[in-house]
Amino acid sequence: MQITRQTEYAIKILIELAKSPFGELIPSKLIAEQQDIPGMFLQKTVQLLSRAGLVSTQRGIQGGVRLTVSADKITTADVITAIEGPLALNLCLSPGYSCPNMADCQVRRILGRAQAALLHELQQESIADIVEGKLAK
Amino acid sequence: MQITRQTEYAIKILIELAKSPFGELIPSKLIAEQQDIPGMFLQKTVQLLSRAGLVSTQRGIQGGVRLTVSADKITTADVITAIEGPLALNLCLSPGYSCPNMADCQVRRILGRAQAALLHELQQESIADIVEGKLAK
DNA sequence: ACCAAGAAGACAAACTTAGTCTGAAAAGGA
DNA sequence: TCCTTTTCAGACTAAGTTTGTCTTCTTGGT
Ligand code: SF4
Ligand code: SF4
Repeated sequence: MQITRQTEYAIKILIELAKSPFGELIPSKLIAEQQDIPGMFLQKTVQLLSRAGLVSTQRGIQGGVRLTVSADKITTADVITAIEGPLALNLCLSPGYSCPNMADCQVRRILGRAQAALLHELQQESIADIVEGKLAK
Repeated sequence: MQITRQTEYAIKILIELAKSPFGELIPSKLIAEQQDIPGMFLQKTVQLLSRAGLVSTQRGIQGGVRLTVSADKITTADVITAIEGPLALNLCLSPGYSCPNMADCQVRRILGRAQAALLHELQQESIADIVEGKLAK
């Protein structure tokens, strides 16, 4: 019932990118230092974010990572989905899984409600909000 | 980001118990058959519920498991806590963990909010509600 | 050509989960 | 008392997941 270390890294990466002007290229090595993330692992994480379309990368000298979506459009839910796949509180709540009881299972329904509540909150929270510290409602 | 198989078993166990009159002893073997849970594993799960005070057990012939708390007082949150320990969406949100950044970490705060939302929903949902099918709000 | 990045994937160590096995202990009945 | 049924406890194992590392390749700029 936890997000993975990698997901937290991903959030931090996006935060770090959001601190610079939109679209600026930041070398991953620099992010690694700033946020204290193992270098190679960070790169893998960046790739996942890249495949999810949240960032794009540039190779070669002066290369790096940059946001492709403005920070206020990226929600915590998006990040979790990009790294861990669709949010699912139970097997049967993840797409493509099938359980014989699925149709009328009360357990599934109740977990589905909890998941919806969680998802709703996660979708409220953008990276920009985190950077700007808009937390106390 | 999922509940464990064991936690789902635990919910099912409590549902099964809640179907009978309050306080009735049900042998674990019967629960195992009804809910299709591996016998030995079910027993370990019952023990966790027992230690959490949600059920009590009786050994020997005619022994079994019984609720000690009425089903409408047991929430999904209680069950998860009993099996997995306190709900924590991230390391630093679980009691006893300390991270140097904890004091002013924005990531932590935002995850804390999400966790609170989830917890709130889970605390609304009782075992009795599940059994009686009070799901559509 | 050369160098500074990222891309890709194989690999591995550590941890977690799910489940089994074995033996002990309790409760009740013959 | 002895036997059966049931839970209790813990060691054990197999499989899967997480969190990395290592190596090699590709790309882009100078
Ligand atoms: S039994 Fe219900 S909760 Fe469990 S996996 Fe099947 S549908 Fe989901
Ligand atoms: S850095 Fe922030 S979110 Fe991550 S563990 Fe520390 S306090 Fe928690």
